[in-house]
Amino acid sequence: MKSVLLEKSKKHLRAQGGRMTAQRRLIVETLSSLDTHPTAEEVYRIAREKDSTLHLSTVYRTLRWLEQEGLIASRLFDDERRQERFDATDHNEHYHFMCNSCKKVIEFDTLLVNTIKAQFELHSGAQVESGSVVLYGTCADCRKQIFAAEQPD
Amino acid sequence: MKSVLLEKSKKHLRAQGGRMTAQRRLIVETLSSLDTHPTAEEVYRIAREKDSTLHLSTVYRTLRWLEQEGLIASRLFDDERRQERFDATDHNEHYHFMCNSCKKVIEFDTLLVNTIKAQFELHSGAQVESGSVVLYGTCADCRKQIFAAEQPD
DNA sequence: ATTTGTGCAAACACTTTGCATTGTA
DNA sequence: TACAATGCAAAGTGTTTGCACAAAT
Repeated sequence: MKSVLLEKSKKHLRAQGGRMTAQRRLIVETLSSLDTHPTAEEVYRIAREKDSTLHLSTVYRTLRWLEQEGLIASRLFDDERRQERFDATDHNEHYHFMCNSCKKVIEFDTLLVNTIKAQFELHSGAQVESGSVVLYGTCADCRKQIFAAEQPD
Repeated sequence: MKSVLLEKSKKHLRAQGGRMTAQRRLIVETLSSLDTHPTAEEVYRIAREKDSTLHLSTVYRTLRWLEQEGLIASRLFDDERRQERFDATDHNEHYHFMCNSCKKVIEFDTLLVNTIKAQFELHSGAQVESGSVVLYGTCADCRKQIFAAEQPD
């Protein structure tokens, strides 16, 4: 159960005279044990099962630090205006689908975004540095459930 | 200075027994006079020049109503976590570029998003209902300025 | 005359911050 | 031992809501 994120965090901490505390370890391990895109609250709730003295502000501070270090990313989805989700994925640019019904986030990749960027640059004279794509809809699982619920017997 | 949005608003109000108040008219006119994607605060600030008794909560209520009616859309951009921007554009799905330096929002269109959607659907079994694309970078104007600043004389 | 909409102030939800204390290096 | 990090509580920020009053139909 060794985590790439944990190792990277240690390295970054060492490089800047930071300290690897029990809380940071717990938060990082919790985050990398989840393959979802959890909110700070979700990380907090799960981590607290192992250390009930952990405080939400520590979770925020740690997530924010990880973000600044470029080790995780934070994202907002349209239907959750207030609440950020944290993305521990270590591969670089990728895109997201969010299920309107179960709120699951699925990552995907496509080369077409590069084409979109190039087209826009050509058109506008702008220089594009990054891009975000979020698709919304109903995931396969939820479609199945909905279908099952619609069938009489 | 007649506004399509105002006409539509009137129609929707009529259809549901709502009332066209001075405030609603002012907010709608302010919004459609701007070709930017203003925040609620920006709408409020500008509208208040014409009616200093207008209250921010009324602006929110009106914007929210317009959104529910499908007459405007609200969006969040990555670098403005908390604050929504409102988009009075009346053509349907379109995409955005935001300049990292002047925060200007430029709309654009592309057919490639449909391909991305179709690819993802095929792949995942999900059904995609909508999609958002936001590119970030430096707009043509800002690039020019930066270039000029870099030249010696 | 109704009954919707507004101003206002207070509540909300998520996130951040200040400070005394704890714990790592 | 020094000083970074935590717990806690309080503040902050953008947005929403309840209610008494005002105004549109």
